[in-house]
Amino acid sequence: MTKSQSLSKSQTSRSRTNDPERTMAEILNVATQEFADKGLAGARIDEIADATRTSKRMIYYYFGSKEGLYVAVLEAAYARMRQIESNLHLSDLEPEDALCRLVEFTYDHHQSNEQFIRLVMSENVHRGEYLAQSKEIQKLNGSALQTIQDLYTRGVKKGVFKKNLTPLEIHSAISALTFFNVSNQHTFGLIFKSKTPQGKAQTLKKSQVVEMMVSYVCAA
Amino acid sequence: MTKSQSLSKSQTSRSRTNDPERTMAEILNVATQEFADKGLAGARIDEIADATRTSKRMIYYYFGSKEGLYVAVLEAAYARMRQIESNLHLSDLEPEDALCRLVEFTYDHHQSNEQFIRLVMSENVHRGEYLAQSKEIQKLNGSALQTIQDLYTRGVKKGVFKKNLTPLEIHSAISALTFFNVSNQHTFGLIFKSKTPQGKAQTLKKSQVVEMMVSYVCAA
DNA sequence: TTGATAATTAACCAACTGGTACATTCATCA
DNA sequence: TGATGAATGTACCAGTTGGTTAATTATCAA
Repeated sequence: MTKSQSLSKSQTSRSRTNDPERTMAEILNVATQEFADKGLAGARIDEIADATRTSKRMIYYYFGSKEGLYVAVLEAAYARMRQIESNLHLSDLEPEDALCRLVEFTYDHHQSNEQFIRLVMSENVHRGEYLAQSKEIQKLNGSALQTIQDLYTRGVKKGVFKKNLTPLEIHSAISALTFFNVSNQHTFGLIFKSKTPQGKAQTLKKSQVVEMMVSYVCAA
Repeated sequence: MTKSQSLSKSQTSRSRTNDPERTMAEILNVATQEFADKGLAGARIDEIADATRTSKRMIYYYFGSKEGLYVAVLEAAYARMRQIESNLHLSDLEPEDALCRLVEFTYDHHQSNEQFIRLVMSENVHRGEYLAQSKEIQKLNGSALQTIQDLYTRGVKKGVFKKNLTPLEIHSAISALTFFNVSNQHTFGLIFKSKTPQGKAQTLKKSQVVEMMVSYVCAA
């Protein structure tokens, strides 16, 4: 049914449907895939267009240029990320548990969002020059740190966390330990091939990352 | 003097000097710079050639293709890396001190070799497909792990290190904590701009990374 | 000296690629 | 209903780019 429907749409009935939102969304989706896969320079506008139900013309109509599309993709990816992150409810938990929860979540999240990680890698290869063009980005800086700030303050007050750590340091450590295992899995897998189990080739298990963070943040 | 000499070489005397080694080395140097800067897809063979005292033809004469040159650059970069790493003398030190030394060295090393890090990032964007083409790479897998293996075994025997860790896990943790701070400095710097000190924008200080690794590896 | 091979130069090319001109159709509102 | 602007499709283009052809010069062993 869906097939005959789509067939009739594209073949028999020559009528065109104007649906700017769907068009934009589809371009953005396909472009996200393509840019994550091949980076900005490696991506091809023609291939993005071909994977879409619309034409290349539309990409330029809505996004102006290849770079414009790339920036839009970055913005959307970061926004999605922030959205998901904000759905954690850590304030209900004791600080130690909240920390574990946060680390585990971040680990899983990075593990299952390779696409996002690849975009971030690409953008770092470009020294962040495109992300810098986004005005939206500035807004989302605080939220992740605020979460950690709250959690950390509670832990220190309770006497279970070390003093003199900054939220940024904690966030950096968590990110580093969870990001690297995904971002560098390929070169790592090659160099230590015989040593790594197959699959996604993560060399640090979740429990180990949690353990490291706990022993880093908790008071001795 | 050097100037007039080089001038006479390139202008008055039309004689050509055949120096295959220098030609290859120069191409490799320039290409390393270009690929680290812009990645494989972003790099331009013409720009590499123009930055060289030889011509584009020579690149194809010696390296066959853009990809061939890229693989050669990767190989050389990893070889250099291995060379430097092998110059650490950790067996003279007590295991705890050797661990600290190794972490500090790796931290500094990553911090001051952004070019290498960018190449590795690029290659991971390509899912390691070019590094996989290198036969040399297989050989250098063991050395880094062997160093850690020795150090770790001594520490366990001495009773100062936890049991049941693998050298690969230790290596991964060190790499993650030191690599990420360089590789992701740009996006991190943008998102947490107001929070980071300027400069190289490393968010984890060396002492913190050492502390994390020590508390991870040392027995409680 | 010479002849064969390695190294090098310069001009050239076909395919790719981001981007555009222009015509056309849809949606909306007076 | 008709006209106006937004949305879309088609065909096309000019600059770029990896790669090559063919001719030239250095090098060195015999």
